[in-house]
Amino acid sequence: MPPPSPPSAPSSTPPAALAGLNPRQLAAATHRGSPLLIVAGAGTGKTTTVVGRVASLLDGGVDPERILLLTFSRRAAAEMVSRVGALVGPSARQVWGGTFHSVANRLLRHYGSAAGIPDGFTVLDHGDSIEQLGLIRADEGLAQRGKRFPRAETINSLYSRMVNTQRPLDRVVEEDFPWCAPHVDDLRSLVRAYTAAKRANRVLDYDDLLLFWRAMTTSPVGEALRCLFDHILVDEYQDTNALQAEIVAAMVGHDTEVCAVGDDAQAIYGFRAATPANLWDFPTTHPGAASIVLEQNYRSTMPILEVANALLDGARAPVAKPRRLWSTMVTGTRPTLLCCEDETQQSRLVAERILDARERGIDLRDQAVLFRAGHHADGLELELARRDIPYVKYGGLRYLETAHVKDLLALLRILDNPADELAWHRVLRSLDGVGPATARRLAEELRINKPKADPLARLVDGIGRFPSQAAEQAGELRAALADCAGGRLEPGPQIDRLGAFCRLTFPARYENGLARLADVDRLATAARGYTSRSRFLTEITLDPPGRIGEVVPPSLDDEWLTLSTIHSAKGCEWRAVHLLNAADGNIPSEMALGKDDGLAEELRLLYVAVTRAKGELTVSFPHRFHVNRFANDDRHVYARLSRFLDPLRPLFDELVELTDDDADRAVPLGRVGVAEEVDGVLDSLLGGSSTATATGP
DNA sequence: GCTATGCCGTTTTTT
DNA sequence: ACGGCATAGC
Repeated sequence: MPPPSPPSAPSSTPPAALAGLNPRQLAAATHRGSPLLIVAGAGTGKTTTVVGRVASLLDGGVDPERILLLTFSRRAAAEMVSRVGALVGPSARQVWGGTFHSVANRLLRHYGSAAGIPDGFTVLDHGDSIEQLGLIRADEGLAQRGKRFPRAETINSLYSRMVNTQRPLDRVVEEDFPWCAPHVDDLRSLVRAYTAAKRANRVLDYDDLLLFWRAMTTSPVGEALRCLFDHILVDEYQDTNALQAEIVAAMVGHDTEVCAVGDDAQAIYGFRAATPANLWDFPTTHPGAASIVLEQNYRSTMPILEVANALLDGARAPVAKPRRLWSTMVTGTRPTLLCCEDETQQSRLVAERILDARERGIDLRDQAVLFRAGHHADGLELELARRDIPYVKYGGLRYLETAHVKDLLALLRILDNPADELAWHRVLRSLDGVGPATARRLAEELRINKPKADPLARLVDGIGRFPSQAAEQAGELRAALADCAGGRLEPGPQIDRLGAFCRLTFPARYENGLARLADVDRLATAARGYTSRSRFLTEITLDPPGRIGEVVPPSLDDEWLTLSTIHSAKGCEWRAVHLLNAADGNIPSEMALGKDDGLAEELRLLYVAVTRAKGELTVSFPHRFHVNRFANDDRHVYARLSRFLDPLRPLFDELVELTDDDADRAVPLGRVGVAEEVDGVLDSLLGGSSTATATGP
């Protein structure tokens, strides 16, 4: 531990931002003159420390525009900037803040053209990338011949892994996608074609944003980039990947000070190629780095931290430095383990506990229900609706990924970037009688993607032979695009105008077309306040308005419960946390077991979940799971408590709502014994047996 | 070449 | 249960 250096510009009165910091936090906030690694355990005031550091930098005279704050989500950046703002005033708003992807986007738009990157590019979201790959996959005739060629989705994750881990394709295939090995040559050419298509269409996908950023650092503008910032702070460093770590290193110039903050015990984004090795290697990558460890927890009571500490004790893959969280809040409610009969009962009991906590003075706003996967809350959502408990759900199907919203966005995208072939195809195919082949012919006629062509103008001028049944739609399309082109309408009104076209296509295209039209209005509302269409498009791609529920608050009161995946809950805290489905097979997820570090990451996920709770923690698991959540039958398997929590039972108060009969049959979920499977089938055949229908509606 | 039909996997997590 | 995707008919 290095001695804390004094602030670089000491003033007689220390900045207010540093007033409440403990000695280690203060040291972290005021350290200068070398790279700095802050290892901040859960709830140890990491945000306060980072905010203090930024405030102290500003106080010491650093130009806010020369501070880069890389955070995991744009929300986190906004929160930090606003907290700094409260301490040092509005200049804080000039700090560069955002995710790696959003900062990449900004830098590429500013400096990209000097490095040979087309300006006015469009950002492809996840779904777009898959669609583009799917098109190429079909074009190259790889899908046929019955030879089980990897699906577009698989190819995308393979490619993404290659980029983000910076390993060659051969190795990625061999190590992470062995079943694709027979196709490795086809995959290589397919990825090349994908890259070429993106260039031709002037689009960048998520991975490109990072790739191009790094490429810029070694281009003629590289030195200019390194001169942009005096200080780079990277939050959640344990969740960065190899490419991102390279970018950070490449952005550090002669006079740049870099500071990384993270907690390897909370590394939960391995599936996105993140690795806590970045944190461990920081002192090597950045020679002379100081490190500071924060261990005093200000969030939770000791009974909760004991669970957290015990979880790490059992970790197979040890964290870099063994450490224990401690808190001065020694007493508190012991965590509760809620053993339920089945999912229905779990929903009911959890809802009751939520209401009970509210009776005891814990507002809904101070409570959250956390789960491994978005659909785990389905049953609870029904129960909450039945009881009129308002909630907001973070997780599940994303609004922007619904087909009809993409239809609408495609219209905006061709206005924004007429070279965007994918968007054109989507728009053309939304007309009656236009399938892949006709869309392709129309694309030819409009000269999409041909040099010096202006497909938009050609369309508006009446070029393009549409099928007769699409005549009216085509007319409306031309009129709507004509009205929206140019700068006469702002993005919001443009969407309203395009909605008139959607009114002609949605009803035929979608079962519930009318309901989907409501989303046009929602998007128009979201666009209000933007003056630039391109900015609106980019921002919602890089920072999606999240999930469906997030777009419109559930009720008029500002009192609601939070439902969230554990991943989305990172960085948040609540007085009472209810963790659902802590059954073996869910946490750890059955799918994680085969992978390197898979089990360890699942344990860290559980660690993240329990450390969100300040005062009350309820962990529940249902003993009976449905075998197939898609089927509406009573087939089920018997689950047992997560292997991570089972040894920790003495730390919990147990509420058991099971029959002994059920308890005896518990096996790990996912390793269903034949007997249990048969048992479940028999139950459903017999119907109305005591086991299969123990809990009625 | 478009659309209706049938099969298969699907949902773990997100920029 | 549903959607994506491949095959068969109009």
